[in-house]
Amino acid sequence: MKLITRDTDYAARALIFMASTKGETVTVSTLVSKLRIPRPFLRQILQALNKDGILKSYKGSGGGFRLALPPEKIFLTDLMKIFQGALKLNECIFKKKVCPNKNLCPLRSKISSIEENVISQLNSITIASLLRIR
Amino acid sequence: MKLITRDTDYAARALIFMASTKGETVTVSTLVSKLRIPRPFLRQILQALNKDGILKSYKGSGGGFRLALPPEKIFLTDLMKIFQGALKLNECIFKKKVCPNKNLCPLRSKISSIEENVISQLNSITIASLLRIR
DNA sequence: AGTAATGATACCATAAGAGTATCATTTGTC
DNA sequence: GACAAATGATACTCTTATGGTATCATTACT
Repeated sequence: MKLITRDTDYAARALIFMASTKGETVTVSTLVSKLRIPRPFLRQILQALNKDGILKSYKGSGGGFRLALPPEKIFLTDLMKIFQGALKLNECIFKKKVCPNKNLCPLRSKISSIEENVISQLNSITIASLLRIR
Repeated sequence: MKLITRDTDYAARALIFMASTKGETVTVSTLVSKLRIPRPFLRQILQALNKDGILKSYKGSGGGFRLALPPEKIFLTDLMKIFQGALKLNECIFKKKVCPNKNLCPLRSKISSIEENVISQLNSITIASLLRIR
């Protein structure tokens, strides 16, 4: 029952760190030593964030990564979308066929309401908000 | 991001059905034909519910399964515990070692609060409550 | 030219999820 | 007692997702 996966988690930590250094360019090496995240995995993650426009990357000597957005505009749900896809707690189990147990599925409505709740709570989390708590 | 797994789901459906027939003994065959759940999988599930005291089983010809508890006393979270283990949305990623990023983990407190919320909503769901909606 | 960085990709290992298959045991019925 | 109808126990399989590793290509500063 994993709400956030490792890559989302690592992404969040990296972004929190980068937000805390106020816009400086940071290399993977720095992040690895500060955050103790496996280097090749972290690289993949940062590249994905770059592709998605959350980070800007600079190649070559002296290069690295930098936030492309202010921390208030980076939502945890953005990261979750990138690494985990759209947030759905449970899809109906019979997708294609119309669920043959529809009238036995009051579960669905309950789950949906929980889901909405979780989403609305998640939507209040930004990198900036995580930084403040720190 | 699965809140409930297939076995929990199937278990709930089976129990809802059994609750609706008011205490009659029901065979796997009946459940299979009514609920369209793969037979061997359903058998495993019912056996687990039996072991856990949620169902009573009767072997031999004329046997089957029957609720061991009133539907108001069977909680969705009971099923989740059986099939999915204790409800935790996210464990801290570094379990043994004390998390070396503790001060970078404001995420945890947010997640915990979401988790509590989900649990309290789930705790209100019983087989009886699901039956009523139907 | 050399070196320090990221970009793109392909690969791999483990575990969990979702079942399947089979043999053993119990119990009612003829 | 034999047979059939049920569950009990258990071992196996298939697929996908997770959490990585490894490598070669490219860019850019000095």
